[in-house]
Amino acid sequence: MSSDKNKKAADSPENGDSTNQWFFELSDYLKLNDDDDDQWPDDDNVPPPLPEAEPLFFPNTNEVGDFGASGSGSNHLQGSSNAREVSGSEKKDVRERVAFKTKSEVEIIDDGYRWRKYGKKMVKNSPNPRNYYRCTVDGCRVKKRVERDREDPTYVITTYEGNHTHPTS
DNA sequence: CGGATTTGACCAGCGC
DNA sequence: GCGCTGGTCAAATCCG
Repeated sequence: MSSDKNKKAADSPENGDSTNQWFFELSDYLKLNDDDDDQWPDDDNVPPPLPEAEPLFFPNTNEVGDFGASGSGSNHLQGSSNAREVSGSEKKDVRERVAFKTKSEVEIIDDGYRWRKYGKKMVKNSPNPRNYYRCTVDGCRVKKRVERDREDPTYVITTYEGNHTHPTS
């Protein structure tokens, strides 16, 4: 129990560079995106996932596809981009949804933005709770969902919903 | 003092 | 029609 709290000391993204290299890669990628291209373009364009990551499709039913089954060691980090699809013909709220699977011991991944936790829920498909974060910037309605992998607690699945309309600052 | 975090309760949508 | 799950909001609390 005592060590449980100590682990928090290393919840800094920059700290986990020795073990969480994949995680670090994600952070680096986000930072590059912000520094090289100010930020994600308009909502018309979806932030391209990792160049090496393959956009996976979310079955939209429950599990995250082959995320957990891909524990072969080849794909450490994967991203999924999927806009809200409506069975009808038109969609009003075409909020882009991007999901990333990162290997990290902590769920607090610093991507350059400030997030405020606004809810926690226990999902049935996962023995771990799901955390809901929201951008603290006024005017930015970007939401983030963070949950641990069901079969690989060492993996964290982060789902971004929406696009930031402001610099990381 | 301000901001962030926490937990619980409420609501909405969907399935059966 | 009822039950269940997921998602969001609000109030209270704690930390810096």
